[in-house]
Amino acid sequence: MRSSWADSVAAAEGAAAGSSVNNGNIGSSARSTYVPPHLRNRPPSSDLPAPGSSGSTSGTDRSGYGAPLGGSRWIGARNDSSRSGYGSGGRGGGWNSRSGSWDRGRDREVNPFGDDDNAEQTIDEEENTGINFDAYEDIPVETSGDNVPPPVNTFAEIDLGEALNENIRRCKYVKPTPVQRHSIPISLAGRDLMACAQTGSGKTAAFCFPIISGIMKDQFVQRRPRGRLVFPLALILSPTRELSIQIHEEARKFAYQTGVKVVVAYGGAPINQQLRDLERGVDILVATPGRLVDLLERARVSLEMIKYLALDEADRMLDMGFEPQIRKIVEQMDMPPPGVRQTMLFSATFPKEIQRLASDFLSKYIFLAVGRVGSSTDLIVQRVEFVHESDKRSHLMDLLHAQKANGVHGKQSLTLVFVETKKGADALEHWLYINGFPATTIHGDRTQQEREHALRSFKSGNTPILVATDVAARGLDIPHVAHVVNFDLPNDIDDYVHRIGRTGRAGKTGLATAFFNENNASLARSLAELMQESNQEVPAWLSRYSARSSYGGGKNRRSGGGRFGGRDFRRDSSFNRGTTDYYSGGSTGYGASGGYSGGYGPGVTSAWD
DNA sequence: AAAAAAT
Repeated sequence: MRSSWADSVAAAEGAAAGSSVNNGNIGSSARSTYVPPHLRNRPPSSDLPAPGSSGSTSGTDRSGYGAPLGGSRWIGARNDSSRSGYGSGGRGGGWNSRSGSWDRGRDREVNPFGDDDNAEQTIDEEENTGINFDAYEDIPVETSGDNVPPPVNTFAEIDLGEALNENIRRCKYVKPTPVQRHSIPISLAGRDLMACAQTGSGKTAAFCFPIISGIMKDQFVQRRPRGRLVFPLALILSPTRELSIQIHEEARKFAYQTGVKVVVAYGGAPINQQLRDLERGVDILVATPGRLVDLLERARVSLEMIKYLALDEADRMLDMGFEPQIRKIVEQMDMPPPGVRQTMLFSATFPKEIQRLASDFLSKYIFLAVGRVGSSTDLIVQRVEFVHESDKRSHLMDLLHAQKANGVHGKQSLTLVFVETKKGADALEHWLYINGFPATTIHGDRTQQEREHALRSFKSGNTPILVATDVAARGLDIPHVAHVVNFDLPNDIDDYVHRIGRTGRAGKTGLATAFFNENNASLARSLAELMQESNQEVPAWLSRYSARSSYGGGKNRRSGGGRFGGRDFRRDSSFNRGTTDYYSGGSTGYGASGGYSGGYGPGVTSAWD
């Protein structure tokens, strides 16, 4: 259902009871002023530039029933002085029709870049040089599925729209990362996607760009709220609150001045502000599962109009702890089914069993794997040291002292210490603190306020040591983490991959040290393999350990023997024997149809095997 | 066994 401009105005008037109708729907001159009905469907008058092409009367085009724009498919962002001179100039004007007038009472959009007008140059100049692309040359890529759209080499090749291009420029993204080069064309083509790409390689943008551009381009008219029930067009789920916050912050930058509204909802924080944010209008909802379920049950959010579903850290979202909640959200509420909506799953790791679960959510999807085994491999120097349980603290102390002595030039370098338990985190933090190391901690027993404060304090270098449980293992992008210490190793090699991925991001180098002892025997083999694949020096004692502890591949063995970070489970006979022809199409690089034909079955090496 | 995620 599409709502007309008039409907929107009426709704706003009703709800806002005579208050002003805010916003650029009417052109900037009308912002925050009441517009009499007889003037409402007029094209904006004086202060908007002439539309880029003839005949486009963006004022009336907006008015409803999704009439295509006369001139450009792109509804330009609000004309704004800060956009001067970039690209082909602001054509169009005004907002696209999704941002209906029930979006009332919001002041001018806050600039998420914090660089009002032309202060850009001075911000973070030397440290925000963006991604080190040389680090990503010659990265192995595997795609499979029907008719995979070819990758692109530049953002310019992709029709993302002017406003988004401007934001990409402001983010100082010069060219797409490998995962972006491949996944964005796939998503823009409307295809479902399961993507496996290294930590720190730009996955957030990879799913945000197509969503934002799609919402702008396709002119979905957002459904007007029914009472206080709102209808987002895109849903992005993530496994931790802090990750949702981070995705929201990034997405807001990408969506700046596009008219696409991004709202975040997560637990542990007062729900009222989140409800107010939702009432102001939402196109993209970023959420953690629990709070979203709450919102759905309160009938404050409907998934009926969802066009895009993205799961970040998708394998985590579908593991034992989360799967029921995710199924509820995706399958048992009012979300459109696969094939109607577009679904994108992203993670650095993707175990085959989880791929099988995930395939329930997808329709004729493309599998994409970029890079090796999750980690940024060569960029992270991995060390493993044999440390008895009782020696861990003093050993950590030695590391920290050495680091201090080495003297870090420039920005304070940060150390992230992973432990197994929440209590252990508190205990270690306290111990570090009384020993003169400024540390803080983040884990699930702390209040949300404490968690966010800890993260800020760490990021700012105020507390350069952060002791964390796995709540911080995935997705968090913390610049200047020079060292990740696995004080307690995780039980699962994939968790190790995510943890060490907190360093060595965006093409920068990092160090990861693990304390290994007899309690970690079950991890020995997969750890040794992972390190070998990443060209790391594997200590002889670890190799001996792994030889000893291996009887045929336990739970931690990567199926297929590890190596390359992801393989499409549809190509693995043990996962689809005799059943559905999951993998029926052609594939890039693998030619023939039908399973893993062409000699690329398990055990056969290819360039990146 | 642990961690995370709603109140």
